[in-house]
Amino acid sequence: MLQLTKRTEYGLLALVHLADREGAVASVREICERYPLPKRTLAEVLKDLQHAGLVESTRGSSGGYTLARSPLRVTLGDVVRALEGAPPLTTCESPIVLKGGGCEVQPNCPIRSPIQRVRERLWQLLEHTTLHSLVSGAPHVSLGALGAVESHR
Amino acid sequence: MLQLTKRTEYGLLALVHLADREGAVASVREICERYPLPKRTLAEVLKDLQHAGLVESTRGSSGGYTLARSPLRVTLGDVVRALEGAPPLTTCESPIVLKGGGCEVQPNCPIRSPIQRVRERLWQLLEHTTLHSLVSGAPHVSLGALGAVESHR
DNA sequence: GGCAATTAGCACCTTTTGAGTGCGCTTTGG
DNA sequence: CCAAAGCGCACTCAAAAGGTGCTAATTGCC
Ligand code: SF4
Ligand code: SF4
Repeated sequence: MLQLTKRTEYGLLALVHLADREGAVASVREICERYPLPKRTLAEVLKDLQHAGLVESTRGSSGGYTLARSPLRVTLGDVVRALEGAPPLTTCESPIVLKGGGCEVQPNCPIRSPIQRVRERLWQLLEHTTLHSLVSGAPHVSLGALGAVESHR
Repeated sequence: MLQLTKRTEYGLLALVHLADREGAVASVREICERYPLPKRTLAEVLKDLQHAGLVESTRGSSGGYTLARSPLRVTLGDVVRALEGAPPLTTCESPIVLKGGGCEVQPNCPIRSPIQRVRERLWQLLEHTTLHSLVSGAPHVSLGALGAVESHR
């Protein structure tokens, strides 16, 4: 399905919150006070984001999370990659489905390569949506990028 | 998850097959002989495509399906819409989740509107990928899309 | 007319995936 | 020492997707 998971949504909300209080640590509890999210699940998400290097954590009594990079250098793509893995789009490129030896159609699949291209475009779209463009709602997606790709053909 | 369903994949394969034999009817059996797909499921998919007006069906002994429109006028977006419904991206815009009264964060959700924009871009990406661009693998995605809109449609 | 092939419709079961929670451990400031 | 916070793992529960059974309805062909 073409839909972000709730985990990704939670992660984005958390990141936005962190972006607001620049530098200051924010605990899971604090975020949950602002947005009514399931505390534990959000904690899992933050942990994954920490693993991916998007946030830094401080443990202990007055601990919490802070952004690891500037909101300008955190993209939707980063978040999705951290929380869902790279979007496969097609089932064949999914790292999981390689169990059964992959898709049987693959040898003569007419749609594989074209869909691959669509996938790349989608990926670019995500990669060029910065966290900053989310907080400062205005300047939306920053898509000079996608235009550029088109022109060099 | 950011992934097309298998149903969509099956649908695309079927449509490509139909595009090859221009005008000639192709039965489910015939398609399954070319690609090793579960016959019954593919039948369901074709039926849905028929409902959406993407293909026309002829019943009876030598029946089957034909394309309802030129491959130039069938887009990936059409197929996805027919087989998965419009991509919600966010859980709030999903037609289903409106059961529980919607998202509780919504009143002061900082990411809703920005993600909405991303969703629109994604939708455009799908809408401007024609079936023709899939069969004649070459001219990839026809992405004047995101800037200048293509002539067809 | 009868038969075989094919689509139509609906309901059901199975598998997979995602969401959420239990529980104990570790760290750290007061 | 203690309370508050993050860490790690594994587990349950619910929803979605994938797939199948069965029974019509239609139509070409013998
Ligand atoms: S090879 Fe083709 S049919 Fe098989 S999973 Fe990839 S895109 Fe789909
Ligand atoms: S309102 Fe915001 S948090 Fe709630 S579902 Fe929509 S995007 Fe997600």
